[in-house]
Amino acid sequence: MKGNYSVKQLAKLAGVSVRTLHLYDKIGLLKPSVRTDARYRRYEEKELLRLQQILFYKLLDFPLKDIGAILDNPEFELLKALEGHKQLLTIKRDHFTVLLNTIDKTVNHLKNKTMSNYQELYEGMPKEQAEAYRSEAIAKWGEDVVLRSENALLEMPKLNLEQLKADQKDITQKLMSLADKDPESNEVQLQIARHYANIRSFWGVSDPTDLKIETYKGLADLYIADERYTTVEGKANPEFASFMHKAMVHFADSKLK
Amino acid sequence: MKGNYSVKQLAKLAGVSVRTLHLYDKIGLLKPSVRTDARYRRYEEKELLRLQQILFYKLLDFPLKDIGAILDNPEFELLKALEGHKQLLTIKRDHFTVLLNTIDKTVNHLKNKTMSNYQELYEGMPKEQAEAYRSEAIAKWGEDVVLRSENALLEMPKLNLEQLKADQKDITQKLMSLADKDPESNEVQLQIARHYANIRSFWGVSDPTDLKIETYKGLADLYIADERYTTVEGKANPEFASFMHKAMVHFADSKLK
DNA sequence: ACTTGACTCTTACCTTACGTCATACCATAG
DNA sequence: CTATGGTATGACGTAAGGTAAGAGTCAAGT
Repeated sequence: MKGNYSVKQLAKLAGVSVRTLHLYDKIGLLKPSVRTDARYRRYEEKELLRLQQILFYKLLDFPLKDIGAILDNPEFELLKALEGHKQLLTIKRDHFTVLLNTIDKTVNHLKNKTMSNYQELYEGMPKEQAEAYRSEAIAKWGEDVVLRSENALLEMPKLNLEQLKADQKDITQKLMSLADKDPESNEVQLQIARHYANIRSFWGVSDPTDLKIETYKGLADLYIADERYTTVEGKANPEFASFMHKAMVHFADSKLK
Repeated sequence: MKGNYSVKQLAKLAGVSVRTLHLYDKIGLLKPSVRTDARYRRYEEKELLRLQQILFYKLLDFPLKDIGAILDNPEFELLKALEGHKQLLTIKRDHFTVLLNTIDKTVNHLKNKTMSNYQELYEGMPKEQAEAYRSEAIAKWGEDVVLRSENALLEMPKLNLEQLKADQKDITQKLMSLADKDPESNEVQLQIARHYANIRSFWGVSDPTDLKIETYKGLADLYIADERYTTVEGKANPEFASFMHKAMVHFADSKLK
């Protein structure tokens, strides 16, 4: 006889556990060709082949019972079994596809979780101050404008909003480090361009009614009129306010001409 | 409190079994809000909501343990869990796709299964007779011709071969039912045309070296010379042999002119 | 011959997420 | 008061092995 394998050898050859072979023996799916005097299992070539068949059908997710039936029966059942099993697998696969979509949606929903209240939007700001800020903004730009901006921000994916805030902080810091330079110099104007883009994002991302450059220029006045815009870490900075104003006006003018 | 459901009510509402609720209670996944004096479980609105959450994650194929962990923890773990689970599902789905392809291949392989021996090709015929038949055929047409035909048949998809055999039987029966008609009549010639096509298929399906009409005409002689060709269900039928001969010759001549 | 380590045997309990009894208690309508 | 039906608890079964326990076996080194 060709090949004479112990349980372990056969197991390693076929990539299964010894326990599995024990089980297959017990349920009659794969019996050793002989037993030694000490009841050790001995397998030969044909058992290896059968085991490979078994593993093939196991790959196809057949229950062991069916595998036994298939292997011990002529092929007629097999074709039907395969067709039936194909349908099952198709259903399962489609199910997975649905699940994946569901997960994607869920993840997006979580990531894009829109904030549920204005506190979160004005976070870090005391509540009364946030209210005052809102009122003032409405008085300045009109209620519709403020509401549009707020809604845009509220509908913005949370992660994006965090990114925007981080950008804003970074831009402000860079600009402050350039406060001794010419406001019209290229390096300052570069940061101002980022600032404009950032503000524009805050304004309402994909809205065709873009932030007009004139509006941005008008915003520059606020940097002088309202120290809140140039308050960094608690202390007002009038020189920086003046610097920002000049830089922003120059930027707007260069775009307008 | 809103809603006060018994096990059965809650079960029906959520579409699970009572046993499931018992289980969830025991493993601490979903405990009733209260127990009556008789230890009856009583659920309220928040349990219903939690149960719906549970079912959602169950849809996503999470084990109950994980679901408990997810529901009892803040969302941070959730995103990671979802991402991880998504990968698992993707792998599983791809696995199914591979399996489906494998099954398709297997089915095709089985359908196209080439027969492994000549016994199967000459099945139904006693072994010695099949041998004699082969020898005679080789003597008559040459070994190369017989081997070519045999190989063509052996490589033919098994189901096609069955179809061919069925066709052959059908054609023969129809021709026998027409044996009292004029061999050159249209209805007979129609069946003879089918017969020719069938023989040609036997000859070698997609081979450009087609069965020549002269060869088919030569085959007609066999219907007289060899009663095997017109033996139906054990009894020879010389009249039918003559009929076939005339019909085949006429068919071939009409093609040749 | 003896020990050691690797291998093997059988038996049996554990796993998941319930389904399916079995037994006994509880509630309520007629 | 009883019939009916909901409920509770406990136990067993499922698929395909994993893991462990306790004991026997084999081959090699000493």
